[in-house]
Amino acid sequence: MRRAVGGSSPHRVAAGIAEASRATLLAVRDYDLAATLDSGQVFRWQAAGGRWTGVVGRRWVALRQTPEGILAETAGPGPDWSWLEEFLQTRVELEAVLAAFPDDPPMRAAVAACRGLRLLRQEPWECLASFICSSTKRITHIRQILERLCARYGEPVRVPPGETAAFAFPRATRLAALTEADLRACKAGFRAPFLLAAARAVASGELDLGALGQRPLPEARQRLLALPGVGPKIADCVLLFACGFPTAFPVDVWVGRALRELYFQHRQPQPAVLARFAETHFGPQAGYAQQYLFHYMRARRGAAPEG
DNA sequence: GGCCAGGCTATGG
DNA sequence: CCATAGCATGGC
Repeated sequence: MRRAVGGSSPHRVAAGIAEASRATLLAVRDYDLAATLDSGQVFRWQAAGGRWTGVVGRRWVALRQTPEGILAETAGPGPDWSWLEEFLQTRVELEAVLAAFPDDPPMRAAVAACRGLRLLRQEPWECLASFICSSTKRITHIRQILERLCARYGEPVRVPPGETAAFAFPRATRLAALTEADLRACKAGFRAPFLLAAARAVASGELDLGALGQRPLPEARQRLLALPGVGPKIADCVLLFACGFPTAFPVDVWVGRALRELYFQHRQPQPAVLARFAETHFGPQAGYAQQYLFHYMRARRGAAPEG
């Protein structure tokens, strides 16, 4: 699946490239890296010079799409890339996922619009905190809030020489020690008390995010909904993007619009009807289907790639 | 300046 | 149960 590129090559070392830098090729097909990293699942990735840079956990990484797969470079020790395969979900066979979608015109159109779009597997706390900050915000604004949070309260991570500084997402314990005013200073607005409450619930152990994935979906959802400022949409984002529940189906303004326009002829079904439809129509890969609908609608409306 | 953004809570029918 | 104002903030 994977082979080392450079890293131990004497030529690279002799060329003065950082001895600490490491690279690999993740051989994967059907993977649209740009669409995936810019699809509103994650908010901190930056495109420049034909590559994407970001932080996964406590590791800086640069990714480049090539015909053979995804070329990755990071800083720091270790030939282990399982953390990146986990984040990118490169072992997932997209073919099987797409085959599980309902075979109807809207889904065919959505897949045709962006085959290769993938679901990532995020760290739960970062995902929860990010989506608490997302309500009634555009993606560009969400980025701004999170960048401030990370620059102020995240720990610096090791980057290769010449790269700009990068920060890990702040730990829950760090944010839990702040005040609401600190978070408002990061432009979190009315989301500040919600973010603080979530940080304290996680830091205190009252909410064990790592254990959610082992619970039945309804129970995991209830535990998230118990947090102030976390409703069905944010809960489902965490369940789908971080906890590994493939049927979680976040309905935001875009997906709600998609369902009404594509499946209800622009009518306004009762919320319960819409929710029932979302739960039953899309099958065992409903969450993936949702992501394709989201991307399809945004692209159709001419949304700017950056948000 | 009005409108809207990967929503949620509180309040009123 | 359903509908709607209000909430901070910023870009168009």
